[in-house]
Amino acid sequence: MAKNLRTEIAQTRPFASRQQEAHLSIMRTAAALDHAVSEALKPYGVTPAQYNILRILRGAGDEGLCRNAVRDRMVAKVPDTTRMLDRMEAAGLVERSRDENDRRFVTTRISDEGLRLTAELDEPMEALAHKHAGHLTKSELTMLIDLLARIREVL
Amino acid sequence: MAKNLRTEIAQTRPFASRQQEAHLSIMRTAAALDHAVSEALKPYGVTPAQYNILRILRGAGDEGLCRNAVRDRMVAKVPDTTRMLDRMEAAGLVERSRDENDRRFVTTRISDEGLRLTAELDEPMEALAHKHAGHLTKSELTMLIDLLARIREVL
DNA sequence: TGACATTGTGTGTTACAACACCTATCTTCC
DNA sequence: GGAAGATAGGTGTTGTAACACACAATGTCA
Repeated sequence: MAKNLRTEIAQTRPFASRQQEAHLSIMRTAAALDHAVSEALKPYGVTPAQYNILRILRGAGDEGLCRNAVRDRMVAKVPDTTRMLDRMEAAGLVERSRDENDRRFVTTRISDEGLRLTAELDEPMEALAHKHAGHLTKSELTMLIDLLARIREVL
Repeated sequence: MAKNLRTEIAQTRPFASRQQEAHLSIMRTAAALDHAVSEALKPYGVTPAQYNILRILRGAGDEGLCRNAVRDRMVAKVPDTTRMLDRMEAAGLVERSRDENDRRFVTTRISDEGLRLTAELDEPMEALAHKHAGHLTKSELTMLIDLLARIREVL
């Protein structure tokens, strides 16, 4: 049975509203998931944000994406994507080249090493998702996804 | 109608599984909520983590809590709670005193100024939660809260 | 064409977070 | 009563994030 969040976080004060309880519920679950992913990625030397970028760039393919396009696609928008990509370039995970048509753009592409690492991570990450949500039925997952999408609609 | 997360984050690659879609859904919603809260708190000079601590300490009352108890109750556990409390003490939001019975403990309590600020924030924060989740029915909120709790169970 | 806004990117500075390590106090058990 | 371990807290260092600002390339319009 689902634990009561109020006892779980040992807060004596009751929630002001069910909306706030939902809000906290989301934040708390996300923090726990992020921690789990962070731990799983640690042996591979990448952070959740870097893994996010790798998947974005893999999805973009050979054409790559410019810095702001990467930033806009990230789960958690970091305002300092430049230096984040700097570090990933230094780690050999991505490659950058200035667009010859419009020299303002710097296109970032995933490198072979980045592709290899991302592929290596596919299975453990899928296993993790299964571990965390595998005990929910298909319709429960659909409902969860839909409810969260409806919250994002007004954000 | 709920937007499709795949198009929303402009990722061409489909989700490997519904579990991963749920996972990303949670992370993305939490990031957006955190951003909204962060913006709402900015005029008051506190971060979401500091607000979290203020509510924890208000809930604890006059007895206060020791550092590790505060950390364990936080939504996102920061390993550096000491310096976070240092800053809040410097800002006059909390007070600290060493326990006379067991001198290892340093009890932290919310200050009058902290109480005042937290009370001032109650209304806007409740309004924010309503804005984000107010369009969901009571049973939808309950379902969302329960589903998230079931995910946290295995974390 | 030349001033000016727009768009994309990078940098400098300050504050914060993460990690490992260290100190102080208390408990236990011989 | 004294060593060993457990518990609570703090510090030093390194890396990272946030914020404002500056720079470079392009587009716009008098």
